[in-house]
Amino acid sequence: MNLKEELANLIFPNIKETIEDLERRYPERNLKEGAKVTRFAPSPTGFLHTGSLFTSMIANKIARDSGGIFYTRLEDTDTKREIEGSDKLLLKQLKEFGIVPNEGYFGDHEEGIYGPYVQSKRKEIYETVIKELIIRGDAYPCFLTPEDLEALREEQTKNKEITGVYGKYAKYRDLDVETAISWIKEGKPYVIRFKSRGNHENKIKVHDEIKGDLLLTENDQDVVILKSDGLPTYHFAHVVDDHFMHTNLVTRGEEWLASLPIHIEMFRVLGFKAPKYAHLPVIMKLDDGNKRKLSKRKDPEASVDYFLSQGFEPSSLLVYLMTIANSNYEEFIVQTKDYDLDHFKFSLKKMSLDGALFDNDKLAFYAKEILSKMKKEEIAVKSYERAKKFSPELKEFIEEDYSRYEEILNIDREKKNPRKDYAKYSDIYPIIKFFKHDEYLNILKSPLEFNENISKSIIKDFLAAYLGNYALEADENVWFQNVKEIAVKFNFCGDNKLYKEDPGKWSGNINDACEIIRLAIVGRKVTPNLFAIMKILPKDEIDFRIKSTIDTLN
RNA sequence: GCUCUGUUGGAGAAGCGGCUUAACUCAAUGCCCUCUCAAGGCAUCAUUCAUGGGUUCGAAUCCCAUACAGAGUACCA
Repeated sequence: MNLKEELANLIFPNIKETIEDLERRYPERNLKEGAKVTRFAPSPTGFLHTGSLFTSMIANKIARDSGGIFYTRLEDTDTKREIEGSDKLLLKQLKEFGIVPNEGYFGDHEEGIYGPYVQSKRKEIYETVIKELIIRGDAYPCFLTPEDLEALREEQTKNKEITGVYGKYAKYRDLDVETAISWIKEGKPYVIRFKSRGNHENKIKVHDEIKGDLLLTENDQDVVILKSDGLPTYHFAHVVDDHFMHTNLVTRGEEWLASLPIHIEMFRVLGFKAPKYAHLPVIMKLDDGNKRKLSKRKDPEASVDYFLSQGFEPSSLLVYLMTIANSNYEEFIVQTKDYDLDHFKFSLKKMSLDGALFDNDKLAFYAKEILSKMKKEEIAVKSYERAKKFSPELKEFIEEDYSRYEEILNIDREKKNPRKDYAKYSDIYPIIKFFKHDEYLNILKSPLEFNENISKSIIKDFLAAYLGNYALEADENVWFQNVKEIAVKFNFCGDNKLYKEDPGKWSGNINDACEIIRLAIVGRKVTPNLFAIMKILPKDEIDFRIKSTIDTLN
């Protein structure tokens, strides 16, 4: 046994397998030509970030479109930042957006033969690879302390050099193995670093599926691959996991682009075939005139939880995100009126190179668009489900009379250009609550804002004449003619053009007459179609409301 | 500081050497329609593609410099 083997055995006494064994354990996936294997690999450090949703939506889409696999992997190697329970939450929220992996970590269980899909459970796999790397001389124990590193950085900064552990600064890379062995036996703390053969004077050509051919600086840093807590760093875990899980397209945030040379070098040294990469732009936000990454601390939109609790239909966020991902998706929508993401052909090549500003207005536009296109049955069910969790008042309202609720939602819905009152489910109740008797009583507590140019007595008499005489049996036209006939008796003008010629001649125009009825029945000046509302309200309720209004005028 | 990567209207962007008087979408504004609102229809909104040079008969498109922005620079991911 040579010294390097001795060192490797000292560090990993329990590891008996080799990389070759692992290759046999995790054979090539049997997929059709062109099938993409993608993944979403979150860290359990909080709720789902909007950027993560964006990334996973794309990864999922690519895998599905190509007949491949989309899987999830938990990257829980940072025990300090880990937040209890966030792993389950992440997967649950992903599911609410209809993103369900084909295999991997599901929050409560794992599926698939390439597991474990939780990094903390893959220790022996990393150790197996590192052990071999040590034997080959491509990795070594490093005894630099945090203080040493600090001092080194300071010196390098002072000398305007590139900071880090590389070249002559990689103090322990060529330490003789015997010394290393004895130090480890003494219990000296250490990490394992990858021994880079690169030179930062060299440029390497890399290809990114979005950004195209790129010239990056070759890596020469001896990065840490195994931390002193025995867990791997991201860089190493990425290389090992994506290799043995046979990811062939890595989709990740742009912030990883800078470390791509490290990954490429590791894949090469290990003799693994590197996957393709797509570094996705990061969603930004304007702050004081400067663009910056959406921040969970500063921006509510950074958390997917915000959209869910606000009551956005999950698919509408997805549609919006897809318009950022591929702006030609908007043209697709205009042409097809089809909001089903499955029908759209996504292309990495069409992605923008830099991060888009999150646009709440545009989200609202698509959100309204999508809710307005839903069948009344669907929006009723979905809003009811949400109300059960977030809105006790709406829940109660719905349960009073479910079919009435559907009818209310259906006002001006079943036509080519439906109303767009709601951007989110939480917009529903405030708009429709006036249907409730008690809510109407509430509204009446403050005076109704009748047009001050019309005398109270005219309003009162007009309402009294209208009371009980609604003409709701036939269509809207008949209803309106009826309103007009009665209004004309009180000197309201039935013809707007005529009214405009000399407003002084009239009590008001027909709009004013309608406003009086609207205020009496709904209590607001702005409502959906009055005829439709009156059709839904019981006749005695309408009677009650008109009488009550007349009473307030006395 | 250093290393990368970007920069087309208020926002998302198309365009990738002549077909561009810069598409399309959101926002904004105005008009029309109209019982209010929403929706819808119509129209307006970049003489110019960060700036300055260059190449070319011709540049948003190619080259160079500058400016600005973003990312990375951890025993975090």
